[in-house]
Amino acid sequence: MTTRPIPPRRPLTLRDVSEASGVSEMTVSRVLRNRGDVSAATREKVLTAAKTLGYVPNKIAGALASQRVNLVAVIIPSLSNMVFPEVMGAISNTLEGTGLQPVVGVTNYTPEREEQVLYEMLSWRPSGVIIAGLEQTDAAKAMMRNSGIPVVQIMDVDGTPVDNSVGISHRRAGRMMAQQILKAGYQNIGFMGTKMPLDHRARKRFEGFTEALAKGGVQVADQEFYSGGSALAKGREMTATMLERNPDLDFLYYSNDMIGAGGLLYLLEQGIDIPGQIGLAGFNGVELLDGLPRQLATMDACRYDIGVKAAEIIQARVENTEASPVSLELTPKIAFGDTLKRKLGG
Amino acid sequence: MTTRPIPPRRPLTLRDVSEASGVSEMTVSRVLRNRGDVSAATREKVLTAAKTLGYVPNKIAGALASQRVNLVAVIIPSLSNMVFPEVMGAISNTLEGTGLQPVVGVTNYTPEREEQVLYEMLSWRPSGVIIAGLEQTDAAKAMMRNSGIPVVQIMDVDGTPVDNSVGISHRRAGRMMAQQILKAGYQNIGFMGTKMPLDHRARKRFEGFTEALAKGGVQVADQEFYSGGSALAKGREMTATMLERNPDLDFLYYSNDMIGAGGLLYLLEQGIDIPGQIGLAGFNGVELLDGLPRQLATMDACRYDIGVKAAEIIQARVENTEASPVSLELTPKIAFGDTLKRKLGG
DNA sequence: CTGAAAGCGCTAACAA
DNA sequence: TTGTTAGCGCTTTCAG
Repeated sequence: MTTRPIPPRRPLTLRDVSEASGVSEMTVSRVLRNRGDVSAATREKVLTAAKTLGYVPNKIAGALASQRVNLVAVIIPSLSNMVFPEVMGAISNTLEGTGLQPVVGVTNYTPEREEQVLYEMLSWRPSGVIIAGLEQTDAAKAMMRNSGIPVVQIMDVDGTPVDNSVGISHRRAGRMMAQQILKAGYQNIGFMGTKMPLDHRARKRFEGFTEALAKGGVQVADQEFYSGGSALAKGREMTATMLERNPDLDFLYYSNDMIGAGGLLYLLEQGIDIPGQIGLAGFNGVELLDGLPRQLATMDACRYDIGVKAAEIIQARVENTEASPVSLELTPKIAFGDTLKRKLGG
Repeated sequence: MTTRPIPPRRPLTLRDVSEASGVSEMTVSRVLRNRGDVSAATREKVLTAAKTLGYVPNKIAGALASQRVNLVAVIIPSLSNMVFPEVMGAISNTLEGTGLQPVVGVTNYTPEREEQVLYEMLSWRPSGVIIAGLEQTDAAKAMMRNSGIPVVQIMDVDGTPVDNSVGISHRRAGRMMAQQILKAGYQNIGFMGTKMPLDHRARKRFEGFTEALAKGGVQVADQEFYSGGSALAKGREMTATMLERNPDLDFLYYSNDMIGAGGLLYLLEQGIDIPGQIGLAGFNGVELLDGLPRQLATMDACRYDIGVKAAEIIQARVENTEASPVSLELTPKIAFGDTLKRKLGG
């Protein structure tokens, strides 16, 4: 029969392990952290005691005493847009083995919530902050500046970072896509996207897009916005609506791949010739696209690389506080897929 | 011209606010936490000082002193399966306004990682733990039992919980689907799923499924497993492979909706009559399905309700430590969609 | 309504 | 290699 230790009302402390093992608290602490030289015998005693007692160190006390917290705050707008979990994954992988640990905070695309979340996270005194976008409130920016810890603003470079930044230029991304569309000969272009004034990156892409079209003497012929619901379904609906209203459109630019996929499925069902009669493009390069009947033209937002770089910057800055700020612009690549005619020189 | 405070090398403390406002640290603390009675005048002074200095409280010190941490550890296998972010969302929403805050940990479906993550999170002395599944290592279960905090194991009820549990019976879910398939008259059934021995819920669904088929005198005629890559694409590929190998299958059961959707798209392209010639079903009720050409039959896993209930249990237990453990089984509902023939009495 | 003292559980720094 | 001492920045408790 095994003795099952009764769950202690009071969580165990170093002192308990110290008493159980007959070793000083300090030495117990050293063993548990693999710090300093401890004889094999003592180490053994301590480890056994800690394990049988079921001791779990109190990081709160540890952090307070050592003035060190191995956490990196990662602040993103949402978890339901797969883009952000992907960046998180990249950050996690990169941080693995560095002793740093990411902790997520979600803002739901609102500046107030973002400020709160930031405040909340900073109050835990993390080692660094990785935050999506360059558009925080003044108060939030001040908090980041005053925190004394490295900050990386990610996913966007169109603006001035507080400290470090890694991302792509969404304005440029919009321009690039517009140029390819014009080069392919499309002239009658519709746009569909989310009804989210606070999604600055989507806004910048659209701005770059219209700007480059204008340079080619073309204006967006129609546009439509949605919010909530299944993006795939919305893509369908909006596409149907728009084509009904505007049957001679020859290109549809979607602000994300999910609605683009919805549009693609719809048009295929209608027997429309893609990309001959109508061309299509989305944005993001989501994995899902691989399984569609046709490859949707899209643009990779370098999400994985952004996560990796951001984590590397934090790590470097934690190790060397004096290093100077880094601003890194990555370059998105167009994937033509099967829905955008490719012209030579593209 | 505005004076911009130079970022302090040393983070600000209560003492700084105390000195700047000429009020004792204790009273400053009271103001900042809205605790106890403080005169409006003092309150004002403190708030102003704190704001102009840009003071951010140190929760580490606060937590150590008060022995209270308002964090709830949420431990899930992955962020890339949308099921988990959804549960997280439900937990977040429910916890909002209770003073509790969720913190995510991701295990990548491995027990070792799960144990580490749990240990790491418990070392921050959270107020509660919400963890996916009932199958943790013995060490992990011991940690949870000994932690002295409320624990809710979610998403599965086929087994014995450490403390509280909320979820569905995946075994039953598998059985239910099998029964409907048999009732609809299908006899030649193929199964496709992930190659993940550690996804216990998928395993249990499969077990329930085969068991109920067996009761109807039917065996799974063929099966295929995948890992990695785009689930939609894998669903296509596996479906093609399986039908080539086994052309007279009349039903395909997919362990998740994403591969089911891939299969559906493939079969539609092949011009196969669904659900006449071949019936299909997936699992989870993902939002994506709304945008497909046909509604895939599926089963809702009650993810949102599970998150809500789990959060409520934690909250109740934090307020009343003496409450007895709760075990809650929710009942998933079948959505027949367009890919599973519906018979009367179903 | 306000303040002073004590200590949360751990680790840095030093001493033996 | 091990132990002792003195806090880390806050809150609890108790006294004014």
